[in-house]
Amino acid sequence: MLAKELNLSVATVSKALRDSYEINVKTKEKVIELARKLNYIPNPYASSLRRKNSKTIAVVLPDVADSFFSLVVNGIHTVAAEKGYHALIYLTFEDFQKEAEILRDCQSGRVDGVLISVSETTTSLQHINQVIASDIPLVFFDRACEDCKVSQVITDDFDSCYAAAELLISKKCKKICFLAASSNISIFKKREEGFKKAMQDHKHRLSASSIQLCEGSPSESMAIIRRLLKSKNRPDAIIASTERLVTEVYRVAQENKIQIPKQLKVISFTNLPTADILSPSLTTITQPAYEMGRQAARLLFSRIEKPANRNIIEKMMLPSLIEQRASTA
Amino acid sequence: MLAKELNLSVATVSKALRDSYEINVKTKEKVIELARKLNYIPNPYASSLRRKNSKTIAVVLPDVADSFFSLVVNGIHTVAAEKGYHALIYLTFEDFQKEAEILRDCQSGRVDGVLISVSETTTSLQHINQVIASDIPLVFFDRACEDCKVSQVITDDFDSCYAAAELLISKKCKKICFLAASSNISIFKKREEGFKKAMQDHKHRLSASSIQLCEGSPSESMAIIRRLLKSKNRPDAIIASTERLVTEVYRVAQENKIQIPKQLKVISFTNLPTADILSPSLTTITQPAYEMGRQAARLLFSRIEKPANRNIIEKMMLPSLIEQRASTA
DNA sequence: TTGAAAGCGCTAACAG
DNA sequence: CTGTTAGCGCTTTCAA
Repeated sequence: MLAKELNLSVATVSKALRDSYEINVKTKEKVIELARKLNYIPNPYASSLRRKNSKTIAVVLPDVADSFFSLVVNGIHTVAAEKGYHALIYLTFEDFQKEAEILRDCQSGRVDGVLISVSETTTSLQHINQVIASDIPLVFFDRACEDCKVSQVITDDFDSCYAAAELLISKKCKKICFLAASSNISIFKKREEGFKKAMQDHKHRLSASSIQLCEGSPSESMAIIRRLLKSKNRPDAIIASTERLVTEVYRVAQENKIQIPKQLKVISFTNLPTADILSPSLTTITQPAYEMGRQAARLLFSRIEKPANRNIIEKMMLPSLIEQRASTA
Repeated sequence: MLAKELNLSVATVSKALRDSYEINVKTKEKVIELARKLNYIPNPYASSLRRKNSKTIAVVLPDVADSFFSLVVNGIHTVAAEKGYHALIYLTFEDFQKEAEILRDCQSGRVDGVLISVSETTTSLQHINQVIASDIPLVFFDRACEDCKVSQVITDDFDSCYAAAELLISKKCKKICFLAASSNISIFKKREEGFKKAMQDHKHRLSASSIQLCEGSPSESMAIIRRLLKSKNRPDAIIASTERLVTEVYRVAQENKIQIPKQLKVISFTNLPTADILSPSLTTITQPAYEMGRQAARLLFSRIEKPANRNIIEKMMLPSLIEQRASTA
């Protein structure tokens, strides 16, 4: 350490810099001043190595070019910054393989904990359970795995979708279609169930085409939506279970001159900042993304900081907000 | 290292794991197998400490909840992953102070290089020059500082804005207004200059209200836009120099029943995925965000990997694309 | 082909 | 209050 020009030991300097109570005030001042003059910045990796913690967390998610996830990231970053932690963002691009590699890397000591929203192609849970087994705190946000014994922050997926369906039913829609995003993510399943339950409770028939699974590439889902909206048995309402589907519904409706909301009412889960200025403005189920990020980070830090908390499994459910706009008028 | 159950030295194991030529093939196999069985994952920080590089880069930007920046991040991540590097995302939230702290931290050995798009409130360049002085490669993307002697990847801001103005002029607009986003970021200045030049070249008068500076909070810019659109001398066309301003133009137009494009034509710099389904669809100047991320990362890695390249200053300019839609019909 | 030893920069434990 | 020593987990000579 260069700050030994003061004829002090590295230990003293180290303590002075971290404002230890056992160092003379005068000495501290001298050290701090010289450190600034020399632009000395401690190496965090050396510190990590010694202290066996990294003061950084991993945030593993499918994609950041998504209004929901990007807001979550903001929330996480905010809490992390307050806590003096770094947040390492890992993008899976919905690829299970990549996700597994990332979680593997998370066990290297690089991070003290991980926040994750799983990819759509994630089938096995082994990579996640391995992290947990390594005693590295892990918390799910939004796309959680039910079968993992860890904490999670999700929204009221069932209820909000139930309410969305009821809203459409109250508008006299007869053929409501639910666009499912993935067959193996629990929150999407819950959304689907909320939809089904509302349909049943209101004695609406569920046909084979009431639920359309739109997995895969944008062009694949586009094709499915196109087929759906051009069929003679076209639905009169759509609930999109995720943002990436709703833009395509709008495009297909536009290209086929299907009028929203007159011929087709639309509701979507989304945090698009432009929902209110779309043509027509879109009725949304808006998740409290930023807050979810904050809460997930909080849960994680409480486990990182207090190992005793690691066994307690908290399932936090935040309410989404339905904002009615022209697409369901 | 636990893999000493094989009666091998740590040195041998280390070499075997990194597939060194000086290790017996048989030994390598044994080591690798046991490593897998024991789920051994090397500690990257120990490695960093010893090798004096971190295999990670910093990405410093204002906000990730922005369609442009989030795409850039995707591009950067993709290249970083190919190169086996980690990308640490730092968010400044347009705060100069925070940006300075972050760049300070970048000199700790935590990262091998930094990619940055400066915040709107960044006035001094000292924090950036300090990074450069520490011989840590730094590359700007989009919001670059002209006065720093380093490489950058930007778009043809002057030209694209010139073209946007010409487009509006060709549509017979008489009172075109440019919404400026920041007074001290060079790309915004260039956009403004492109606008001014087009106006001059076409003999359009530039009045005091031709350029409106919309700095500060969303509500502040909203107020400015509201005042602008309600004035008796209301413009008949607007060029928004950044995405966050255009959504507000749309809202204000809507709340005041100003018809776009009939009474007001609008063009904006933006990468919003919903530009085509807005009401009305928006004419955009779209920057090649993903590609900018890729290129900036490439420039950075070439400097990280070859110190000889560090002195060469490359200014890469990528073309934006003007997509004409209903807002300028 | 393998191993012993040194050391990256820091902090914790313990003496002084 | 300050310093000495040891060692975090790895890689790199250099020697065997």
